[in-house]
Amino acid sequence: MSVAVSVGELDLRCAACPVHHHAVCQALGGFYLNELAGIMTHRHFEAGTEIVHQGETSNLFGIVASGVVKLTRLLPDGRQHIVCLLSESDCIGDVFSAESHDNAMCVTDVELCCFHRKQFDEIVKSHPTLGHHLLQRVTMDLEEARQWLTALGRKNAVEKVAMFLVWIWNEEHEHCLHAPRRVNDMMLHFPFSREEIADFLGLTLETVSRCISKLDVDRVITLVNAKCIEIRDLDRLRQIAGSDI
Amino acid sequence: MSVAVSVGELDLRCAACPVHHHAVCQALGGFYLNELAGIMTHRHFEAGTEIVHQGETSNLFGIVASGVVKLTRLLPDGRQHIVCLLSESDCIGDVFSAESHDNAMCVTDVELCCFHRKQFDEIVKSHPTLGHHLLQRVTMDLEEARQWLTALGRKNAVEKVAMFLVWIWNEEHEHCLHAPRRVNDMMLHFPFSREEIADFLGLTLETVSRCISKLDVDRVITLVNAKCIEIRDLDRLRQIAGSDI
DNA sequence: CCAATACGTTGATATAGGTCAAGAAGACAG
DNA sequence: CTGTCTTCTTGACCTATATCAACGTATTGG
Repeated sequence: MSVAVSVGELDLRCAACPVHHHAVCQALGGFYLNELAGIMTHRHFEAGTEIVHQGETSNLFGIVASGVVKLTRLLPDGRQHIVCLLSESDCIGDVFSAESHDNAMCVTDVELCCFHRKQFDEIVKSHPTLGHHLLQRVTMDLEEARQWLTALGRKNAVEKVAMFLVWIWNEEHEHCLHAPRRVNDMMLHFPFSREEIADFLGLTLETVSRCISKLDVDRVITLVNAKCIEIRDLDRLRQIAGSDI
Repeated sequence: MSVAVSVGELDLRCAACPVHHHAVCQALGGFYLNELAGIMTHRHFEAGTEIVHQGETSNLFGIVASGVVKLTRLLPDGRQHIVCLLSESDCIGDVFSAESHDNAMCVTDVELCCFHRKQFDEIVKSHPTLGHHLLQRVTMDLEEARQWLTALGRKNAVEKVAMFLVWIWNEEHEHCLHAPRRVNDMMLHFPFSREEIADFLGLTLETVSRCISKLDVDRVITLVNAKCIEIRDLDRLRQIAGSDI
């Protein structure tokens, strides 16, 4: 019926994709990846744009090809919380439910591989390896969520902020696996505003600002500018963060 | 090679199991369920007992047949947090990693169906339906974790406690699907101490106690005794909890 | 039934972090 | 280059919750 294709015949968009051998789609080789690519549409979103709206019926299942997305939840009275920060190769959307639990907003410009939820689920069902990779990813997301859960429940403001910085550092080094190693290991560039960090850590933006200043005064970090921090003492930062990250 | 067996020939322990058509094992019919049962051992744990220890290498993958288990994390300095409360049909353990992220402790006496992590994973790999059910369950766990994440990040003490009570109420009603309906819908019986509730909500036991007293004074609930609460006004309790549960 | 022990409630006080407000530092348009 | 707007920082003050402490109330074992 159908013959496996060589990598050379790979869907062009997938072949050029910076994450296709890192994201869940890595589970699928040549021909099957093309099957996935066949139901995929590539979309670009500007920073600040909303991808899906909380509570809205959405059939989007997406894989972030580049950029950063925040998943936020709004309480009835306007209080806001960021439940997850997604970057390259992370997944948006839930294969099982049509109603979106959260807002997905672009922190930076974003390239997104978009699928129809049900079509994606069909492929998951017929390709156990893909399902297994997806399971692995959701399991990791759960573990990460629980790590933040203990942080929000039991850590104080400085500990939370330190943990956030260590987390960014880890993320950048993870991505170094498939990107050229950074010139300066200890320089952290992040796209988040103080308010976004606060909404993620369950603090106010003023408190985040004060904590960063404190870490700077204590010579654990150097605040280069609002969105660039140099880590002076990673061990101490890790220790303040609570050592489990 | 092998013939499907009728339900009558089902592994006795599974046939008698109160959750086998509700837990992930529901994915497997007759013969395949027996395959799973073949690598399963049934264990009993007393209340207060530890099932697995945080950081320890454990190859346990378990399904709770009865009782309540808490997953706790200990910070280096002794602060504690409960990241998850498991009851009938919930899963303990992570198929992908041998090292346990958290302590699993029995809140009540517990009956546990135990598997070897890798053996269970083998069956998952060879039975996509099981994998799909597991994915669905982990996805639900993630959604629940994120719900508590916003609660811990953005809600105040009374809102958290109200949310906890509504959550217990929901849990009991969920279980009513496969258990006889309770005589009094509005009577909540739970096995958690004030300290456990506090460790779950990121509060102190004194604050939990005060919040419960306040809800009692405000006539939203009636405190029958330490571990039994009657809900007088579910709508108001839901509203206080933040309506999204 | 009583003593011992664990658990829960309530009050007084302390404090971390929130709130409000002003000013500084970038970012951007004209 | 200059004024406007946004974002960040810092200070002063306030409040929700933690902490400390005392007392009640179940529960258990002798």
